[in-house]
Amino acid sequence: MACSFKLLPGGRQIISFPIAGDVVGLRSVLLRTADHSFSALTDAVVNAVEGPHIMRCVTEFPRLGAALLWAACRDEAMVVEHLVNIGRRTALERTAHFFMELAERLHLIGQAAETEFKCPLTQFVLADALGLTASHVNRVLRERQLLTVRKGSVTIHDLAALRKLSGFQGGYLNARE
Amino acid sequence: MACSFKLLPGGRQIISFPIAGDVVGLRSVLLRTADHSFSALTDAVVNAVEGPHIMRCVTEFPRLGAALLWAACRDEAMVVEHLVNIGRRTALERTAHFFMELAERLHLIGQAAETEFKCPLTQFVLADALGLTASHVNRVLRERQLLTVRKGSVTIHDLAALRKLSGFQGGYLNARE
DNA sequence: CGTTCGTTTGAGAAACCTCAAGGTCTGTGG
DNA sequence: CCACAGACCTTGAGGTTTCTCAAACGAACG
Repeated sequence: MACSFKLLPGGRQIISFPIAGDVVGLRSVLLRTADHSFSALTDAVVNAVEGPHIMRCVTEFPRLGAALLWAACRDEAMVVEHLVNIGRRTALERTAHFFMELAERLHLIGQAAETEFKCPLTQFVLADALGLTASHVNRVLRERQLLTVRKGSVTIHDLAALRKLSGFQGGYLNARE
Repeated sequence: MACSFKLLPGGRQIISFPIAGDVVGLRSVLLRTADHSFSALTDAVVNAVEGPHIMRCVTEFPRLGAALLWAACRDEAMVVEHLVNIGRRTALERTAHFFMELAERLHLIGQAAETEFKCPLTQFVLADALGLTASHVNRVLRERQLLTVRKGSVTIHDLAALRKLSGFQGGYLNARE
């Protein structure tokens, strides 16, 4: 597990949390910019692909291009959801939605049970992702005890409440084909 | 000019403002979801392309696929910037950044002068985009008189101040090649 | 000339932040 | 085994930003 983020004078904003199997940094290659950074949260195996190499793949192997295009769209959909989350949801709903999405994504790659999964998030990292401060994340997490983040794993105590609170619609995550 | 948005119980969040030449709805086609909506802000000419048609284009005309991939990445970069904007900037910086980006985009398609351009944004629309309320947008706009939004056009009064305030880095917008 | 849409302004409330202190856990070196 | 340091969590008090609700105002339009 890793995270991608942008650094600003006022702090950093975490954009996304790439997990096993995710494509990372495609934007930087195609746009030839380096306006964001990555940081690993666990040990990670990264498979590097050269920039020009990618472009050749896309033009020579169209189906690979289509797959990349699909991956890019899925990525964008996640960022959009993240945007909506920060823009229009309260701290509580926001946190709930974040964990619903993360749980679903980890579940899709077989790394999460229904109500529990491993992930090394601290409240500081959560704050940077959710556009909040660590103290406030803390208060939100304890206010209702919907879930616990401890020792590198998350336990959901009331899945139904969490789902209702977050308004989570995970349609954008699946490769339905 | 148009806008894409998501509807939530607590209001709507505007995701982006497509302008002339932009590809729109690619995500919906590839992901087979319809989790957001579009709304035109001016008269608009829209060129419809069937979903399956697109997939054929990508696989049969690889260079077209590459172009679409590039467009998707640029789109994502804009959403990311929007996310950072809402997550980590104050209302004032946020507003400044929004207008810097919009001006730059319109400039790239020849529809904006240095300090003035046409666009039909109301304070309600701005609020929905910036994750604020209309009243607050109003107060922010008048607090310092950095720019005026009136009768369908925007006039920037102090470009230098606006640029400094926003921390705008437009590298992700250009097709540098 | 009234209606509608958008802007402007105010007062009070809520959400969230800042700063600061103390607590708990875990690994590490003695 | 113990003491300690570092990372993280928890809690409090007070402040700021932003929201909510409400009302008045102006301009475009039929």
